Amino acid sequence: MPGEVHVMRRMASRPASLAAATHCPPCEVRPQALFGALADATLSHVRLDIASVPLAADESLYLRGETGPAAYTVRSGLVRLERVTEAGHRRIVRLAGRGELIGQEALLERPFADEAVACMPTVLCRLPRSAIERVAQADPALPRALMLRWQAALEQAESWIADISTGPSRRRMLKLLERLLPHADDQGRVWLPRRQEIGDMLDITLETASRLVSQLSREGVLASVDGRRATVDVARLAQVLVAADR
Amino acid sequence: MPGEVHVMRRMASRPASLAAATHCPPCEVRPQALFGALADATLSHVRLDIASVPLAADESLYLRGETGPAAYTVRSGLVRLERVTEAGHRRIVRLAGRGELIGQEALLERPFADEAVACMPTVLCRLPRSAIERVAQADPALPRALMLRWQAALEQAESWIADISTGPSRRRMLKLLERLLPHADDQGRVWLPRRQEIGDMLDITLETASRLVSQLSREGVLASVDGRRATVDVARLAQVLVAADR
DNA sequence: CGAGCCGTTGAGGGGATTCAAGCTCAGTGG
DNA sequence: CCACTGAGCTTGAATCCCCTCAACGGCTCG
Repeated sequence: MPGEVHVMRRMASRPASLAAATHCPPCEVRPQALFGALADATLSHVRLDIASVPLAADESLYLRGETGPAAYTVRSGLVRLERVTEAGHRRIVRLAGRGELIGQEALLERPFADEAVACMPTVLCRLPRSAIERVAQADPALPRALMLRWQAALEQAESWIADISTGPSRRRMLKLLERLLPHADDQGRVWLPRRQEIGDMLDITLETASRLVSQLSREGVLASVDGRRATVDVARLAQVLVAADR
Repeated sequence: MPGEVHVMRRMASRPASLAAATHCPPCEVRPQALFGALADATLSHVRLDIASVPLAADESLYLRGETGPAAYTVRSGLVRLERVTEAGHRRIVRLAGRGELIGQEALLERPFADEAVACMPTVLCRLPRSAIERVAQADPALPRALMLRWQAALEQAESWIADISTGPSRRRMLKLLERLLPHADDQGRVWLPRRQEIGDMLDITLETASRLVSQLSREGVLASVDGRRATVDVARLAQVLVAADR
């Protein structure tokens, strides 16, 4: 089994250093975020103590098993949700990017199911349970918005099984690239995980991950691989994907 | 990649043949089911058109991509949630047993994310969206109950990744047995899937699944394997699990 | 500049797949 | 009645993909 967890990781000194509490309306991700569907009027007359939480790369937001008083929306960056097996192997079970909600179990007063770690410098909005409840009282549309988030998370987890965890390693890698595409930066460059992280997502060893990245670079699917950034030839990706999937 | 889908499966002529509509209170699974937490008083004065849906083994309840007007609670039996890859390989992503809620996406008017198929003769309660909405109006505790279901499904999907889809095939098989244990019948016998189904759950071939079952029988982890029923030596299972997990 | 992390590549071994044969059992029809 | 069939399961042999172990280079940082 691949993926010994051997990285000693800096932890967020919880409560993480918060930027000044802000109101929601000026937020750049509001349209996609939890409160995006709600009327401005609702939000403006509800007192919200929503804080901005910055996270360094590889910094942990919360641990599996902890209970916390807040859920989070990813404002920028990328978060991985992972757990560790009894044998000490890490497995990444989901990724959450801009606009996605994580740690929703806190709203039910249940312990976090996974550890949440920033893949890169990341900023989140902290949504305390109390704030959510207050908004829910003011606007009955919130429960539905929350359920839609839950369903989205469920669908992502299930497709992680069918895409990322199924078939030969090459297919899994290609499916992972497909999934990283939407999180590309403004120059269209996707974030390439460390080889070890790729391994923890695909359940392969870091050596196999490295060989796959090299091979895909040679084939031109990946271009200008510099460190953790790369451009993906989307057409070629689709092409080799159907070939690998047969 | 394992698991060609080659079984021509009988489909439920939808709408499936329904037993007479019943009220919830006398239901044997109500305590664990969606309406279990709600007051009897609430349920008795809300008109519910909840129907009992029987399903034969390998009969499909709904297909991926379909939209439907109802979610379902498993009253007895076992349901598998599966999808098929572009290459035509099946992958089972979740199991739902007695008391569990499936097809919740219908409550949001979203298409079903997976196909739901009965593993054995199964009975479900059909919960139309309209009924859920009426109950929600009468009892404000329902949204929370629903969210708890969503969270449970999400946690099951994520642990399916970490348990069933991670590590060597032997470990996956043992984890699968662990997960079948709670669904054992009244004589403590677990349902053993077909070898092909095991393959579709663990992403291995049916031959490998067969070898694993044979090996575990020889080792005494599985006993009295007759057809699709077997007893599991729980102590020995735990024992070989820690051994395999190292 | 040495230490540690990250990535790459090679060689060898092992676990899972592939291909194949043969078995049991239920259903079917001559 | 019994061959005939097809589905499901098992087992063997050969192949291949991925893991393991190992060595090495680039890079950052103390």
